[in-house]
Amino acid sequence: MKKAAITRLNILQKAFELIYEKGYLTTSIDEILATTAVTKGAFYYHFKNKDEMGIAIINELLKPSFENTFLKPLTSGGDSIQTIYDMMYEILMDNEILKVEYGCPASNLTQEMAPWNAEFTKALNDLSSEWKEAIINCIENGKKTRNIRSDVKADQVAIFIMSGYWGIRNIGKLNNSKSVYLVYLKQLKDYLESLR
Amino acid sequence: MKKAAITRLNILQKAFELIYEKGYLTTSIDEILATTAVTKGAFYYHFKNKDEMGIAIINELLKPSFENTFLKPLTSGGDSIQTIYDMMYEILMDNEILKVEYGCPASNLTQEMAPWNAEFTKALNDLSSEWKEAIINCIENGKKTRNIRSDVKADQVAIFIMSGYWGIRNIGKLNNSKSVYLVYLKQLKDYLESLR
DNA sequence: TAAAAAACATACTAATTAGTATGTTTTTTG
DNA sequence: CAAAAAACATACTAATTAGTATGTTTTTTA
Repeated sequence: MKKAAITRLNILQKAFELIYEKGYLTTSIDEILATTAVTKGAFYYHFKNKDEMGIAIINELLKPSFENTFLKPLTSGGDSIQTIYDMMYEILMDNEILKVEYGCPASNLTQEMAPWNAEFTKALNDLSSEWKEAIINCIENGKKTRNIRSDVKADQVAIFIMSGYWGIRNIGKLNNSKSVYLVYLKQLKDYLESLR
Repeated sequence: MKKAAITRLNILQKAFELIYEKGYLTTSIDEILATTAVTKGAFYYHFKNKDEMGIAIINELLKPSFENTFLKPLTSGGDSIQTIYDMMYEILMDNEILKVEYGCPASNLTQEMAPWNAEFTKALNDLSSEWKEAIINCIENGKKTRNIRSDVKADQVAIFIMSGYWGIRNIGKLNNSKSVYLVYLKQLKDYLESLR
């Protein structure tokens, strides 16, 4: 990788960590510069302004990592009910980047930025749509292989599952403990089984 | 009401509106003063600092309104499944204070303030706990009247329902449309019926 | 009704903020 | 290797922030 690309990636990564921990609007550029040992001149060479950096974090960092952990597991084949449950278990319990006390990065940004910048909302909506489509596909697959009832409305279930995920992230943040994740996962399992 | 109490309530109400729309940390005291026509001297007479006002908003405004719309409907008696569904429908579709584009005030504050002030988290956790208990009671009632299966784990279901609510608020914010609420409610209905 | 306390008003401060102006250094290219 | 472009560095600005210092006015109380 070229040196300039390293600088840019370094800014994005450190900025993401700070933003994930304490929010976008309350993470100052000076703070990002301090933890990266990058100067302001370099920062504004790579990004027109703070929001451009924010969008870059979503598209260049969040998106690829999201596709790996949220989407890829859904294409494994096998039993659809189990596949969806496993994906959720991995995301909530095993993922090393996502921390219960910080919630979901995409959810945090949605909450915080919706009133301020429509570009953020649009970029985050893309992620959300991708996930929804992947869940729908997985369910439709399950219907084909007779693991899921044919009368199940895939899009309806997809939205229900996604809302559960985002909500439990919020409850986790409130309780600062993964134990609510386990309670949620148990009920998710029961719910998913009711779709067979 | 005494005049001083009116001033205080006025600050809390206008501050709540601004905070609900654009966040706590990004709502400045000067902005609150501008929309209330209250001066800084008056503000700091009533509140030691900004955070004390924030906590007062939760305890003196959010809590009572929350108890009316989230808790009271759950004690109506009648069919528990229907009672829970009706509460959720009312909150999402009919409530005049809660707006789809702004999300849930309690959820917003949880997301935003968890990294900054544990007092906020504690106060919000109290609301969350109250709701959870009310849902659990409602389910246990349903079990007694044979409307809900005896093997249903009330606390598990309560957390599952709450997470769904918080999540769909987030998705609503992302889509800026109540239509996802209706999709969610349909699936919630199916899910609740599976508990009979 | 006069003294005391409560309630409010104004002008300030020190810190922090995103962003800019104007440089210098490093890398690439012909 | 020299010119040009890319990449970075430093010092600044104007606006905004929470909070304070020091008052005045209004209300309550003895």
